[in-house]
Amino acid sequence: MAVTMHDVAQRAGVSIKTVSNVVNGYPYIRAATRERVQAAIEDLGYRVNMSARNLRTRRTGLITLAVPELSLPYFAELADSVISAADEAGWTVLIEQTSASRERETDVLSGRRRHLTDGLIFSPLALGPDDIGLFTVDFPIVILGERVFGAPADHVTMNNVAAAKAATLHLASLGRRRIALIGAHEGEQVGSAALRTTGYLEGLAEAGLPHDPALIGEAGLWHRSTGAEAMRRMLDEGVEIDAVFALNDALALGALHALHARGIDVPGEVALIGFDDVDDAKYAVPALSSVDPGRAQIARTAVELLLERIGATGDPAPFRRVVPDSRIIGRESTGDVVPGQDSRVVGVQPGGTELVQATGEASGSR
Amino acid sequence: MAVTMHDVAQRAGVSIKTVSNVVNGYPYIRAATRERVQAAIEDLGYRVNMSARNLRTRRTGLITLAVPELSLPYFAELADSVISAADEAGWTVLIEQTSASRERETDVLSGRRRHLTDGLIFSPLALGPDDIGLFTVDFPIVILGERVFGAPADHVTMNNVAAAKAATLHLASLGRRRIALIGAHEGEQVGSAALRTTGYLEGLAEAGLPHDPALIGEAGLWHRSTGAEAMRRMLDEGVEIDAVFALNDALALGALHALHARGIDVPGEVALIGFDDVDDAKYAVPALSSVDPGRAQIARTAVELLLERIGATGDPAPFRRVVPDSRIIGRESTGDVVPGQDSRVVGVQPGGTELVQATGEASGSR
DNA sequence: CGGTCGTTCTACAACGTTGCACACTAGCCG
DNA sequence: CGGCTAGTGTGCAACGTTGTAGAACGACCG
Repeated sequence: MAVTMHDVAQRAGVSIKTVSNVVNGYPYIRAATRERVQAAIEDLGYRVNMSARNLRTRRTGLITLAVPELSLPYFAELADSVISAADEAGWTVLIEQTSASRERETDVLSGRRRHLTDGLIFSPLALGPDDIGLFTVDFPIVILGERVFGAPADHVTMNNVAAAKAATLHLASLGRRRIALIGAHEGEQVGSAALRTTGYLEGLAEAGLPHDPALIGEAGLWHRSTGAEAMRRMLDEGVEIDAVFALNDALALGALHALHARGIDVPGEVALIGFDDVDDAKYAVPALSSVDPGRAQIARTAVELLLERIGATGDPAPFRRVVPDSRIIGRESTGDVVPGQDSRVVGVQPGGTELVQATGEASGSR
Repeated sequence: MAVTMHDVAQRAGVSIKTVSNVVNGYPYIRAATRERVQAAIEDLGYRVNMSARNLRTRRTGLITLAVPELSLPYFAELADSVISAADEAGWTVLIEQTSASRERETDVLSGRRRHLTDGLIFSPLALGPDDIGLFTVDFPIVILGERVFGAPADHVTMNNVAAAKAATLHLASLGRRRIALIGAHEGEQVGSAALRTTGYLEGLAEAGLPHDPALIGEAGLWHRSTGAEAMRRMLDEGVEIDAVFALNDALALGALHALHARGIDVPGEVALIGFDDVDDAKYAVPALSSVDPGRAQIARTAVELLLERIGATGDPAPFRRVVPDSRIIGRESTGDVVPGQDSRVVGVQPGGTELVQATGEASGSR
């Protein structure tokens, strides 16, 4: 049915192995032979059978990207960047949606698709530090985000604490004194929520502002709807505020919606800043200030680290923890630009790379 | 290295083939044997080697979804829906980003990943009716969108003309007389732009409104930025308008941004409606009215049609063209709801299925 | 002139799985 | 009691590719 190397070999009058050598760019082939083979390939419309090659080479050329949901713009843009980065290196990405469910996240590590790809870039949302054991698998993993430290894997993360602190300080520098936070996870020890909240508290302290628990708005899932709800709740309770730091842009856009519904002017009465700097932020009304955590760099780095591991032979290199630079992007919602102007970088937090012991303990200071 | 069926067979004291039979749910196996095999699988942590299975069965269990860009919310949400639908049926989706480039769209049909998946769901943006020839390939395709009719493939599309007409009439029913259109592609004969523009013109005619070319705003790419530009251009030219029909939501959100920047009240001075009903629309300020083209149903239908074709043997069934129901969703930007209220369905356009001759001609009326 | 080296091509045996054909048992029917 | 069927399990031969080893040839060196 389908054309195989055998057919090509026959037509070109060479052995199967020579066709294979041509296809794989083996150098010791006479130009004339190579041309004959290539012509035969053209004529017959031959394509390599990936399944056979994969079986033989024990490689699939696929990597998995596991994210909670593509309909969340942050993850959609992340996926876009990861796919592009992988593509440049000749690799193909398979996306797995976990819906932030424990079961599906566990499946990603051990499920049926496990043998389909050569490596995994994983952004967990349900698994936590107690699940580190699950990460001991026989294929390379790069972990994104802040939930699972100490796993035997490379890690690409964000400048959460520093960036959140900078965002809070930025609001304070605008003269705001009652800075609300939206998106907190009460009692959580790990994860973006905890880290960004820490940064917020550090920022308040440094600005000499008191910490008022009434200013902390919970929101389990970081969706627009929960952001709007949290904002509404706070307004209903009559909490006095003049600024909001939303822990991601979806929350911020939801909060913006709620503020608008109450007729509260942004940034006049309340300044607002989000986190992630998704494409939406730029086109919100008013344009949303945000923290750019270096998404493109995260994607590129994650792919690089993963491919490096996949290609590595022998002695396992120490695991790395990479943090890209982050930036505070000022737009209309904090009054940093006038309507019509685009944006202004009002702060940069430098990132870096640190090595982690094989045991999982960080060697750097933190 | 990795555990194979051979290891499992040895441990369970059965033949390799019996292990295979257990794994594949072959019924004629004694319960005791099945349990022994399953225990061995557990113990050894055995996983089927997909490459070997794929080679042997000539199936990969993968389908490709080719879209322009995941960072466009419409396609991100579409991908989400397609992945979920495929997952329910036990299939895995591989996403290919074409960036709307001719070369990459051609690659999708004939490139190196062609042998990696069993079928393709393809949303072309660069290829057109002249490229129908490229679609004659030896694997099943389901085409999404409006660019390529008549190709030898199933087709899932939208109620473009009827829905655009309904959207225009809705604006007219609100008393608007100067209804602008944003996102036109001048001279284009096929594609969503042309169809939706046709619907717009039909709507104007039915409402008894004159057609003023100054009200037509061009926008090549349907991004937020181009929507904002087109809107700005129109405002700069001093065109008088009291409503805008944007050909998709990204354009609408961009236009909204431009209107806001000029201090123009929506919906007070200008009513605005988009197309696609992406999640963003709901949380825009003001919440954006839109046309819901039935995205979830499109995704589900596309996967169903594709898997049906993949599973089909022998005589090729006639190709189908499926159009889901579409709905006009009224929100704040057309004043259909008061701030705080969610949305209101202000119109439904029924879809349907028609069969297409093998030659590619539609058998239904159109 | 024998030996060594670089170049060009090939034969063979896997990779791990499943389709096919078949062996064997037990029960049942006529 | 012979033959049939349903139930249960096995052996063999692919699927299409590539890694390994090596054959054949000429050039070059000492």
